[in-house]
Amino acid sequence: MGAFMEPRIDLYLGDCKEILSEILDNSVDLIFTSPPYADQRKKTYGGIHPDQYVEWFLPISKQLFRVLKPTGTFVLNIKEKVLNGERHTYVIELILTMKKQGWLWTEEFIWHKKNCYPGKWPNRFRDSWERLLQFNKQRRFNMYQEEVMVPTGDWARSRLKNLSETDKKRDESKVGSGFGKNISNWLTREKAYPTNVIHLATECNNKKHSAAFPENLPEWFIKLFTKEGDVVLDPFMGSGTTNLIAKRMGRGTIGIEIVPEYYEMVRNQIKPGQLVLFDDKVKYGKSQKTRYCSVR
Amino acid sequence: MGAFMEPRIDLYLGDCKEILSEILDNSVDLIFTSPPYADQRKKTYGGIHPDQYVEWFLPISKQLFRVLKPTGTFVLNIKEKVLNGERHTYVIELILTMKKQGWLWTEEFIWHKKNCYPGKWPNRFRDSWERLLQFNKQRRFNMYQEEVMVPTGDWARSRLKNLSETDKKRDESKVGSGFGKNISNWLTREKAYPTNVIHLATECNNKKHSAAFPENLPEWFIKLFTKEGDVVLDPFMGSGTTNLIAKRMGRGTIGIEIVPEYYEMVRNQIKPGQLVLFDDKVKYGKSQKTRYCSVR
DNA sequence: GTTCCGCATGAATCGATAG
DNA sequence: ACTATCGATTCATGCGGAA
Repeated sequence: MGAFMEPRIDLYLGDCKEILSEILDNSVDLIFTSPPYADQRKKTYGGIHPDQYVEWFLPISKQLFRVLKPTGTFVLNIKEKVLNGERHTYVIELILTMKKQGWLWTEEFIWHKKNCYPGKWPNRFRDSWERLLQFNKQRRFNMYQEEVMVPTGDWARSRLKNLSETDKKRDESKVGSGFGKNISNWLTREKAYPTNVIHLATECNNKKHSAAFPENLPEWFIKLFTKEGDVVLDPFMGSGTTNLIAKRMGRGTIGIEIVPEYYEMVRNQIKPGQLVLFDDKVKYGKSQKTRYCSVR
Repeated sequence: MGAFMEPRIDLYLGDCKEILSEILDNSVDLIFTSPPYADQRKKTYGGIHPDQYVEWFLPISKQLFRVLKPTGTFVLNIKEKVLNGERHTYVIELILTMKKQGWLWTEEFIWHKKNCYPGKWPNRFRDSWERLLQFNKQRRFNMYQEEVMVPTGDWARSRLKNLSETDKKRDESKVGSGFGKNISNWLTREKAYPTNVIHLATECNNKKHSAAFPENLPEWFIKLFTKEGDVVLDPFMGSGTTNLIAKRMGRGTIGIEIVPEYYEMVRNQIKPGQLVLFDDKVKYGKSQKTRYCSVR
């Protein structure tokens, strides 16, 4: 054992509203999460009615405010659903209410989903975007803009866009066969800062679990708002995309998941050999057991 | 004079809050406008402070509600500015307040500006999108979706050759309760409906006006929400892009502009030969003169 | 080994029908 | 009247097997 320490990996099974209280003040650099949308995922999460969504989320965002470092960032992936022919207002109400909690609403990124859900209706088109709301505790926060710069020139951009993720990986694994090197050449040549619109397709192929977002999405924000060794929290872990990416990128990560099956799945997937399973512990007079996994 | 009548073109010089009261109830099919952004364009509009924006806009939106036909649509192009490192909340507050006026918030389109304003800041990227808020008076409104269809993506080529078993099965559920020939319709389809993300570059032809949008933007919404002979209103006419496009597309149009230079510019540009200049008339006990142009 | 092509499936929404 | 359920509608993408 040297002086170098692997970043922490802490996975919790339970309701994040309660689990979060176990996490220290000012200990997280980035919160990236996609909470269950209103009335969605009823089978697994029970479904929150749009009219009660703000009330439901507020105690959680309060805890998130506490655990986030002053220089940290909270990125919330969310989109309001249609109810009675109208966009519901719970998301914009949430913004207003979170501001009263002390959050600064720094920015709103747009995630443009190129392959959105199909369908046709007489009064609206397909919904192909979601909000990525950026909140902070302070006006000054950590941001590493150079890490997400993109190649300039349409030829490079379209070229990269046409390569599927799989193709990129394949080509990078091939030694000296061109693509890997070429890509890095493009990157070093002329780079531009991105904008607040992110174009990504949803990965609808994972059969085992429906990942809420593609890997590129958390990866982009982890690059932008953290450096190696920083800690990334996802209080609605789900299939663990955020945590797996964070680990791969040398960041520490904390994940909380209420559904045992998802929790177990991520636990098995995330460096199984190094996991240390702590004893179950009963929480503060509540009957719910908290299972807790940690890697150091 | 034959039975055919040219669509009306009515241009007003003055404050739209007052001018609007001259326009009849339920007489407009589409309102498309880009009001002066808060605290922006101070030179031309005097600048409304973000904190007073909602209060300033509300009497106007009330009038707009009155003049809009029940089947009509109001599209509001707007984006909140950054104040003290935060996105200001006047836009989302405006949505909530307009709902109390009776407006339905049907949809939020995203206008992705491909070539957005350059610049670099330590805490944010370039802003490359704006909101296009769709409001209606009723759940049922006129929408001509076929007018804005786009060519299908390349994926269709392979798809056309052979329909997957799953898609056949999905369609058969429909076949069971109705007619099955829709499958063949689907196969020959060459166009698809768009989504609620609109990609347009910000090419501003009218450089004299400070915040003109590209012609494609009003054109798209005029196609979508009106047919020939319908009436399009822009209460913040500016350089008159919306009105010029509406006229070109065979729609009637009403424009209101408070800055005389802009008003004159549009007046000279819009079929100057046919313009009839009415006498100046003093409005309802107010000292402000209203100049009014009309073509029939 | 590379390209091509079949295939499953998405944070959906509306209107009609049923309780 | 008001809510719950169900069928119908539709497009782009990555994966995996085939050529």
